[in-house]
Amino acid sequence: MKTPIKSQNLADTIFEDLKKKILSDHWKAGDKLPPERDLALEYETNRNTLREAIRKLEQCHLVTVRHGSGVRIENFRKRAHIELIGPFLEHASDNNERLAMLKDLLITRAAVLEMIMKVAAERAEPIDFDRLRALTDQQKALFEGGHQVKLARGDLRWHQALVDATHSLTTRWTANTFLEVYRGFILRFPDLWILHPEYPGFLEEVLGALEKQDPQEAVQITRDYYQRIDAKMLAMLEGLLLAFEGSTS
Amino acid sequence: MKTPIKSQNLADTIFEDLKKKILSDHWKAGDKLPPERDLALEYETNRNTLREAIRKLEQCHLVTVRHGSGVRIENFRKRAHIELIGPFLEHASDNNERLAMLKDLLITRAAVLEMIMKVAAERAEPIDFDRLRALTDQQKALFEGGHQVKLARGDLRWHQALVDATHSLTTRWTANTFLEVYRGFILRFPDLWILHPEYPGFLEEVLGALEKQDPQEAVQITRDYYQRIDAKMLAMLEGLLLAFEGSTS
DNA sequence: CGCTTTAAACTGGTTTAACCAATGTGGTTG
DNA sequence: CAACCACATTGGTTAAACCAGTTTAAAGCG
Repeated sequence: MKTPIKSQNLADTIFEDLKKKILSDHWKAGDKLPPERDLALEYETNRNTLREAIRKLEQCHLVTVRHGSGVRIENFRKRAHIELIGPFLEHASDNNERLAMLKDLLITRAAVLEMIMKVAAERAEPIDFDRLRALTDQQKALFEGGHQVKLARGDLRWHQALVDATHSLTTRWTANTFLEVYRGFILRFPDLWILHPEYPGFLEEVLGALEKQDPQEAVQITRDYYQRIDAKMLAMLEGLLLAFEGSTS
Repeated sequence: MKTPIKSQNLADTIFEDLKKKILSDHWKAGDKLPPERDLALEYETNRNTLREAIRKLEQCHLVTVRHGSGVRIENFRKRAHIELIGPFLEHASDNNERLAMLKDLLITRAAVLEMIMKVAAERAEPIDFDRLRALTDQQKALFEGGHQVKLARGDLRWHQALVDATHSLTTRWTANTFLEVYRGFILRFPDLWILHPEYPGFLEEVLGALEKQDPQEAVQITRDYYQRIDAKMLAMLEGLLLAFEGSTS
């Protein structure tokens, strides 16, 4: 992968690098990281800056720090949390593992989206419909024109509007986690974000169900749509893996 | 809340305290945190240690650090991710907001659990059934004896075994995020973790569906069970809020 | 007067160099 | 052999600078 997007300062750069090394199995679970003093030398910096990086690793359950003992690599395959899905997809060394994660991510995505759709249908207010209507129309127009990048960004906004329509912190925060992975994809591979011909129809249908405040129908439409396109999505993602392959290491 | 469980070192303690202050709206979104030098004085420490705490805040999207400008409080209500649900439930100053989040968390929990149940039914292997069978029997025995604390821990292990049965990193990492919130509850309020009389029957039924490798039935049993008990769970959670109320601030 | 420029103050980023405290190791001792 | 102890290792904390962006306000200019 290239363009880590963030990483301005040294500590962040080191954090990203160590995260990459851990997620790509540069060390085994239980291995000790080199002492802070050595790592600082290795990264040509000082202990304080390096420690800031280690604190971030600790924060996302990638290492465990023990005073007097050292910094140990966590078994992230068991202990990691959902927010590491994106970084792992980016840095994993085993492509089969990556593909499996991607496949299950589609399943999880669909489940969460159905839940959000249901809540949105129950709680959406007129202003939410207006926003979704505007974005739906915009997406349909962009789809005709075939503007991949704008479509991708628009789809992000559409989902954001859907989440806003739930008027729920829980669903918003849950969605944020998944949308970050999604955003990572479309920003890195805007050309590979290929839409199914059913896309505009789906938006229109599901918006209709939302406007009728019919949660059952909204969920059913969503489930049907994603069941139909996930197979194609998966094939596309296998293509994505080649791009990952080419840019990693 | 008491017993933050972790927090050994100063940086962690400061991190937890600042996190609490932010999540309890001690500052508004967009406000500037005091300069590092001032904060260090306030916490009677030095800039380096304090910066480690700030790095952790940055890592979980609670603040944005800009070189030369300062540290700004993020609008976590819009930007936070799922892993902040636990801390927010713990520290939120508005009880209505907390209850709304809790309510939607039940909905989300059920949706994710249904998804996991489906995948587990499709992929579980004999060894997974053995483990679930053993834990189910253990839970049934504990239920008869009314051992609240052991039941709670056993339920955590049961869910962990279920997740393991999916043989999926995606579902495991997703579940870890939710299970951490769950674990926080039962560890803080072991006595309030009240089980519905249907609990043993549910375990038995759903295990039967899993063993038949019948995803549809497993999902249906799960959905029915949680729809039935979520109302009672919500009432219980309102009771929990009193405990939160008493221990917060 | 109002705009631009510029210098100073402010704030985070980085570095250095100690010393404290928990842990682990290996040798000594009973 | 086991218990103990001294030392090396490693993370935790502190202090005091200096560097590098940002902001502010004064100074200068048109």
